[in-house]
Amino acid sequence: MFEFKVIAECKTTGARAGEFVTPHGVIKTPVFMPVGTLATVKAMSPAELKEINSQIILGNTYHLYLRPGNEIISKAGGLHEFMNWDGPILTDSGGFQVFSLAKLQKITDENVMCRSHIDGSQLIMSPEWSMETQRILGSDIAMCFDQCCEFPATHEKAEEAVKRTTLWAKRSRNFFQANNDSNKQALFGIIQGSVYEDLRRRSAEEILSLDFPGYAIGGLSVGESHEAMYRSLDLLNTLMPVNKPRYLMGVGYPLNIVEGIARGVDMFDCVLPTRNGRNATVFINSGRLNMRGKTHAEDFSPLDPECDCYACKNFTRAYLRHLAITGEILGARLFSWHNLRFTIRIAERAREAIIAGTFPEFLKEFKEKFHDDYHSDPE
RNA sequence: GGUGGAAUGGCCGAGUGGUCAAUGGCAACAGACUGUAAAUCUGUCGACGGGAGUCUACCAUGGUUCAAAUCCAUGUUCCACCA
Repeated sequence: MFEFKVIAECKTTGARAGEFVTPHGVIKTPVFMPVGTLATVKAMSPAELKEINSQIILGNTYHLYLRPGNEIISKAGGLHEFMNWDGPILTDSGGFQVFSLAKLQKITDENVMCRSHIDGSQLIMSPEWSMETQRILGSDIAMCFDQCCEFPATHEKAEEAVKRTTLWAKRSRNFFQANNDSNKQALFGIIQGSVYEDLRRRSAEEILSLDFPGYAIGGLSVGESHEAMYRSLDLLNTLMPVNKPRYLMGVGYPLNIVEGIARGVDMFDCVLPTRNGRNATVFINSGRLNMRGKTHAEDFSPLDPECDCYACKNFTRAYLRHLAITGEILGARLFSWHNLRFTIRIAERAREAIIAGTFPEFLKEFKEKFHDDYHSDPE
């Protein structure tokens, strides 16, 4: 179980195609994993997720701990049963919430004293708490409880997060080994270090020494420039073991995905496709479109003629724009549907190209076609 | 026919002598969104001008006043109640 096999490698970039064996199926990489924080990929049913070839989805430890809570998940027979998803699930540890809900808490090496964002009640998050909750969730892949630091962060702050992440990784692993079933669940380590090369090296060294079945890159896509992100990925590509899956956490912007794949990343997850979908922004091969825009009011062509999704095959831009303007639920659904399919297909196309030996061409073409000035700040 | 009330920017609706080109909300338009406190948030929103500013504006006309969306008169339209 949890064997990772590289089946093809690009000769000129770091891209690789692989297979990762989990209890709920084999994941073909590179892969994009839709985020389903609260036991649902917002606006999408499990059947629809299958239809667009979602191989694996995410759930969130912190959010599911608060609602519905461990007891109900446990009675349901785990997260798979509860939400009726029979494919692989990866659960985030709650580490990201230490970052995104930072105002609500006090962090020490021991734990995170936190207030629920829902009712303000006190709760304590720790590596042990996270492992226990993820055990109950029964995800295929659990993540170490880490500390993601904000950007920009001073070297001192970033170093503190690296130290704490290593400390917590050891505690996560120890608790996991003692209590969780490593045949049913894999625990991935997370490398931090912000945009500092020395800290990335140090974090990688410390986390890799703990020998996890897979490794994640955390602390990126938090506001740093794309160049800074790529520099970190270039470095980590030289440090991370070849025979273990590499997961770039929180990345889903199309160009970041293809550039990430080119730097040896196998797994991605992001809320961008669904969140932007709900807010009527879509990604297509030629770039990014705000579908609320008046320019689409009388455009009776498909959203993306090259896309095979339900929205693109059945509706016009004019109609989709109308749904966006009127705030109809179907609009949120169709845009999410399209964005997820588009993003998943990026990984699929990359994989095909890697296997065919044409990844460099694919990368070049994708970048030439995709026009957007998102995060184009020179640094 | 009588009595009372109301008319404000695309719509709804505050404002009852100067700080009002006029609060809010909606609509419209534009922007943001990267391990989800997000079907959310931000900006613009009379015209012209880069701006200082200028002009046109709170039903109409006339008036009071240094000054009127705000006060007075008349008219018009609408609403309510009584005949």
